[in-house]
Amino acid sequence: MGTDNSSLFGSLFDAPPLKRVVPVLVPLPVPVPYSYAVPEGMHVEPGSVVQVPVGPRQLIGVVWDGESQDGLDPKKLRPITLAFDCPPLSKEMRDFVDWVAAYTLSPPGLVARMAVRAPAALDPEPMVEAVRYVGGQPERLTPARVRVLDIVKAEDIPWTRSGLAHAAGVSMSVIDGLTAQGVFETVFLPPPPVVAKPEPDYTAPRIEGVQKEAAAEIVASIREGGFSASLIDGVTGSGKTEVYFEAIAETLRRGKQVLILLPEIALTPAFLERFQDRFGAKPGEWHSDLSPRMREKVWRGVVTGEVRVVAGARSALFLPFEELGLIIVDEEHDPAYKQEDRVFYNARDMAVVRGRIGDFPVVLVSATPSVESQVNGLSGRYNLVQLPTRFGDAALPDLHLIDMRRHAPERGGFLSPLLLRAMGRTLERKEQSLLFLNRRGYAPLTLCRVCGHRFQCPQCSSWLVEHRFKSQLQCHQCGYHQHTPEHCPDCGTFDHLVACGPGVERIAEEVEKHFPDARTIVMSSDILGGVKRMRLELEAIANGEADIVIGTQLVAKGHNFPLMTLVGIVDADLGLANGDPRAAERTFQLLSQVTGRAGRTGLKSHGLLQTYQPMHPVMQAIVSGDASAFYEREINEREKAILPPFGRLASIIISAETRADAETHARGLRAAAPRVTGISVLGPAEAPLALVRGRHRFRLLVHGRRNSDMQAFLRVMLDAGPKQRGSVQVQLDVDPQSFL
DNA sequence: AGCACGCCGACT
DNA sequence: GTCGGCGTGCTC
Repeated sequence: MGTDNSSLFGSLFDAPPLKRVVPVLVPLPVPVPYSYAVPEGMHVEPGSVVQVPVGPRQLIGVVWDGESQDGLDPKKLRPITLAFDCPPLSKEMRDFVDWVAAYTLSPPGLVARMAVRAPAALDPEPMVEAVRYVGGQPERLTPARVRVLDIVKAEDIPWTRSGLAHAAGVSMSVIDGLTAQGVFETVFLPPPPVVAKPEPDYTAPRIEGVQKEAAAEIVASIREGGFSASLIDGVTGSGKTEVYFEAIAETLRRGKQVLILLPEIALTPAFLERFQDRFGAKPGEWHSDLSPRMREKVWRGVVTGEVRVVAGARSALFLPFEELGLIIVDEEHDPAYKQEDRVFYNARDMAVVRGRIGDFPVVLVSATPSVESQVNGLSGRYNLVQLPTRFGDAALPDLHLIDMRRHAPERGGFLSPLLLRAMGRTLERKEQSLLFLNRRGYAPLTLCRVCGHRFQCPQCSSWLVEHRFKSQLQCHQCGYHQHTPEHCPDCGTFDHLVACGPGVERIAEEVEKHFPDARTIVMSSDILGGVKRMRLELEAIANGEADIVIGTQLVAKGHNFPLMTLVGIVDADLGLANGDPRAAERTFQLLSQVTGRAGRTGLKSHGLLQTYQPMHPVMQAIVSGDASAFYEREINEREKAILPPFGRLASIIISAETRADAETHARGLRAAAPRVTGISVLGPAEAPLALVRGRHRFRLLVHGRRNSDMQAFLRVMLDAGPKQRGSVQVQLDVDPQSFL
């Protein structure tokens, strides 16, 4: 008896069961799992989702593999609070989390958290209460009761109370009354599926010729089984979607789940309907403005395997599928695949990794592949599938450059006479024009005509953009804004401000001057009324309720406007000289997308690009429709100096008071990492970034010959000391070849 | 990531 | 005299 006795004999004879200790990844920025005691009677295994105490809080964690940390007193470990009733994360998923954490230098717990982000979904959905007819008659038959009984006799299935009441046209109390009489029994049904199961052969594929061959090629790689990476490179309207739908169909036939990744902006009702037309049901959706309830249902459906296909934005990559068998990355070049906070990753590349680890195919899709993917396609690392022609009646628009040095706009204007004439003809044909200018507001720079004062953001020193509709000067970097002043703050002169350069609002003004009777609409992200209004406007445009649309990026993606037969690019050179090493690539992608908005219904369509650099490779690639020379040049450029081989590049954000400080910092980092081949600094003027507490944020581009050199460099930087760690953020931006 | 602790400026 | 700013440190 007593403690003496048990300590004397306990270890030899009647030892209390050894407290089991397991490692648990907690959602904290710590490098290792924490250790927890498993309470008696609780079952956990690697992958189990649990709730654990951390300090004063209860957090959701995941039981991990390996030994728990040593050097901790097992008796002092706190117990796991509870284990959720949901399937554990698979070994594949755990390996994926570990891989991503190691590759992106992120705390594994923060990566794991992305996989279990629907806390309320961790317990099963409650059963649904229903009634079932057991026979017999109630004591008194009323007309309402007769109607109910007719229905259940005709269809002897369990009915939900509200469903039956609705079908019979009676109130719920009628049903409850019959239940009380013993005519119905109460049964519990599993909750209804969140989405119906898509059927691979719901309708026949609408593909022919080249599309058919391409589909056959990808389907073959799926049948073969195992990992493969393919790149579908197909011009806008070439039937890329139909081709990868066949890959999805084949995966569904083989009983595996499918993930379709899309940039958030491309995840439209139109896309979901297109999927439904082919497969008879919508895919599960996963994006940032999903309701919490829906998020839980989809998450649950994904882990249990009930949801067979998910269409989602980048975060969907971390959903713990029960048996994932295919990932499609549509618009693979889109920068929205990069997450640039907390865990820095590119979902496109991590998708390839997930396929590699899970041993299933990954298909990247784009009309304008990223240079990295293009290299992987050309080198054979990825299976390159090209769709060079448009499908069906969709003709490529006829594209021409307008050399602005020869066809200058009239004084004070920005639209060339050639473009204005084309717009006039389009109006006469009662077709639509789109003018694209990737700049919000009225004018990007305002100055005082008398003293030359330039309006600059007091917080981050970039130019203030005039927004005339709102009478504001806005900083597009940090969000600072002020009412447009009437006096110059420097010399006090009244009404002497002059706007420099165009924004969409100013173009709208010019258009209204030339075409006062046309219905003109400006589409930009600062449209009042939010997403809902935006959707309505886009729909109205598609229905032909506008003649001239003037828009930023926003109109470039996703939406189809059947009557749009003229696309004018106001300043095709914009963005070419902003210091971003990917400027040419981005411009090419954006211009391709915008010009691709036209000509999708067989109407003859045109694209006119205003440029001061008609010989620039981007312009030549766009008008010739042949991008191969452009890609070749971009690849060479990266090989040479700017971004040594294909994105073995780290982009790091640091904050400093002046550019000189940032450059000194960069030199220090360079000295600490001799194997890194170059560090360049992009400051607010070239690649504007937000300002943090009186300090400007700069982006360091660090290039290395080998991925491992980059990793070593970043480790050095992270270990540089707590003073730096606070102000230095790391983003890895590396190409997928090192995955394979 | 949160949350506490701890040390110096402007105020009810 | 305090209230409160955010730098630093800790969580099994």
